[in-house]
Amino acid sequence: MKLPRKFYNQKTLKIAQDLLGKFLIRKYRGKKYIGKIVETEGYYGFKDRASHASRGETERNKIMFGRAGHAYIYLIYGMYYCLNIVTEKEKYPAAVLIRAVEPICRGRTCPVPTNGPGKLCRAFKIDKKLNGENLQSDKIWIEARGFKINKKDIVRAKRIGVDYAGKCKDYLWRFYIKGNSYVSKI
DNA sequence: CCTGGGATTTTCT
DNA sequence: GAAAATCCCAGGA
Repeated sequence: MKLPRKFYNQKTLKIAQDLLGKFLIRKYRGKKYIGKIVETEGYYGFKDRASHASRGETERNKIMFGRAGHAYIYLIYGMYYCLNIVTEKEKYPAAVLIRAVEPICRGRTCPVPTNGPGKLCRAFKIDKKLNGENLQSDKIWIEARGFKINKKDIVRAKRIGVDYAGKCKDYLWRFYIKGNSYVSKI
């Protein structure tokens, strides 16, 4: 069951936490890639210097300014894609970066490198062609499978790779499942 | 036009 | 720990 549109109509940091334990599904050329989301980060508003949106709307980041429940995908360092879930109302830039998933094959955890935002996009065949895709589509979506992560198993921490962002680098806007081996950094 | 750096990862010393 | 891979964007000449 795909998460309904209204799921994405919540505050960004709430969504970032609620996405833990949900399942990212990617269908590509007849294959289905499934991963349990184990690590996320929030990027929120005009003043978040870690966010692409802090310097205004551009051709690259315009999806972040669009409707919630869509995929924002960008190329970083010229070679890796990162997958984000757009949140908040139109014209307000915010998104949740999917930093890591636990890959599932035939109902079991399987050895696929998905412990990092660039790696999971490579493994799940996610690239710029999916930028702006509605998460109600049949190419990529997120679903719940009855899993419920216990609040005490959610760790809240500083975001990764944003040392340039002034005081924003210390915001505790990263969330991950305690003890999960696919979390990119502890 | 040129330069520098980035929401990353791998490979080297 | 440092360097390299190499696209997108901002800022300065």
